[in-house]
Amino acid sequence: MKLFEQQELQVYNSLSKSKEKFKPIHEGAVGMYVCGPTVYSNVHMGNCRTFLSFDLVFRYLKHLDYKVRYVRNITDAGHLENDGESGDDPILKKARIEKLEPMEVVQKYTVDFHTTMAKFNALPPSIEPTATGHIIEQIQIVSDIISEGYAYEKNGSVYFDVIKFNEDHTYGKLSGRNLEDMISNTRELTAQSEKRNPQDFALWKKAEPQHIMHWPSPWSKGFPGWHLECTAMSTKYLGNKFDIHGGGMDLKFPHHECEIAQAEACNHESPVNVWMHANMLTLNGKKMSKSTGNNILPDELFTGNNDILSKAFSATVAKFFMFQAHYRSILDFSNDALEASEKGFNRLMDAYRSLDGISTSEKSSMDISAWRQSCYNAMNDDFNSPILIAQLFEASKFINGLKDGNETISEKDLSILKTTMHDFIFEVLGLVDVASENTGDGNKLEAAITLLISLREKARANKDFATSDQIRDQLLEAGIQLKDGKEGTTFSIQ
RNA sequence: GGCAUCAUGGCCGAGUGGCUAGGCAGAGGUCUGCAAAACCUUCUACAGCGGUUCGAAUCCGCUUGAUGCCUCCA
Repeated sequence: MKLFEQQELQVYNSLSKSKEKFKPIHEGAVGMYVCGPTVYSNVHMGNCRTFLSFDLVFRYLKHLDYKVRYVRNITDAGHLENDGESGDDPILKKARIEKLEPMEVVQKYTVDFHTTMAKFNALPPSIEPTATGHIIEQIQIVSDIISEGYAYEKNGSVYFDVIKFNEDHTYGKLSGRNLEDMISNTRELTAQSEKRNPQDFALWKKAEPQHIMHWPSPWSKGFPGWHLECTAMSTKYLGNKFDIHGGGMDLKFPHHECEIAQAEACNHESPVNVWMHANMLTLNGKKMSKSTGNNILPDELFTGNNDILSKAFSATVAKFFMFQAHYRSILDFSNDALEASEKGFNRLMDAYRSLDGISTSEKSSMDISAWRQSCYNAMNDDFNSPILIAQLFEASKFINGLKDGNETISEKDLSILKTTMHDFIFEVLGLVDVASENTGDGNKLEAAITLLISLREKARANKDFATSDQIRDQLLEAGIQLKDGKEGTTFSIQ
């Protein structure tokens, strides 16, 4: 029996604004598309939060035994900073600044993105298509939309006719906007726009002479509109209708709204069952952003080389911090919050590691099966990782009680406890036990510390506290903490 | 200006009608040669004002404040 048959997953759908029972179109298989980064600069922590949120979704779906096809694109064709004629393409801009070929810019930051995601122990998606690799598919969609009568050409550019579309469809249903309001509230001053009305958006843009990334098309030598690539790549790899489409909250409008319009215009059906939006990571109470500079980069976090934090934090601690908040809540990035998370994370890892030394009894003093289900209940409730983590801390408390002999556990329950802790910490949350990783040649280090512990025991027996305290304090300075318990001394590496 | 979201204890952050988050920090205790760790106890809050209800942090209204989107953005 597959796990998903035993667990009822509820997912919040941005489209219906409510939690819905998750039921994939094809039983046992899930198609998920997530809008990836535009690769014209290093991804910052805010970008990472979104991708880690969906990594959690991916991991949990897989854990539930779903076969998941996870498609996350790379936007490697730049898009104009404003929809007018004077817009700038960030990739071209960056290429000028760094004196690189545009595709060199793209390559450089794609590699950075992959490296960063690997540091966060995020799983690679099943397919990672690029916009420039799907120009033909995008041109085809533009043709289809024109044939359907929802787009028009002007001077070699093609625009989506939102008003026409809205006559027999609903534009704005995802973001809760209505077209009449939008039109009446427009303070549009761009008089010489080619668009019939300001709500229209570009499907194809004719390239200006200085625009060096361009492709031939029936309308002009040009480049595709921003919203088109996601429609092309999601439907190509997942079909005209698929289960989950995710992305950052800031993409809800206009990007995802336009994706819906494009897909409905040419495929006559709504493309996505469940729309998921991950909320923003803020810094100083404001959204992290590439353009405003209000951001912190992953490497600045890992090295401690930044003005925001008092010290360096590991990728896994940063991830743990983010998962202590729900993916749909705004989360503010701060030193205090990270420090608190780091301490909590270390405590959780200590408890997990001490599972190996637990001895069993006849009966358990905690209902392990009920606890295990409560972990699933947390994740089943729209991937509520903070509740899951709270449950892991409940288990930690129990494990510590076992260690101190205040609690008991049966052999069978211990096995369930170990498996469940392992699955949720490492498989679902995708955390990494940094301390044990640091001791790759851990046996040697462990032998050395064990020796020091026994020397300290001898000193203590002889009441030579100067020596015993020196061993304890100097090890602590080196980041190794000795812990005296009833069963003897153990240690943990910070 | 329009649309939307949010406001929880010292800090971070769950929770959506009656029962409980959790982490960090603080206080007291057990343990210890002294500590640390661990354990136990404790501090018990829901922006303000009204309304609905037997009962509201949770529903409704208003006020205040903050944020996001409306232009590239995770």
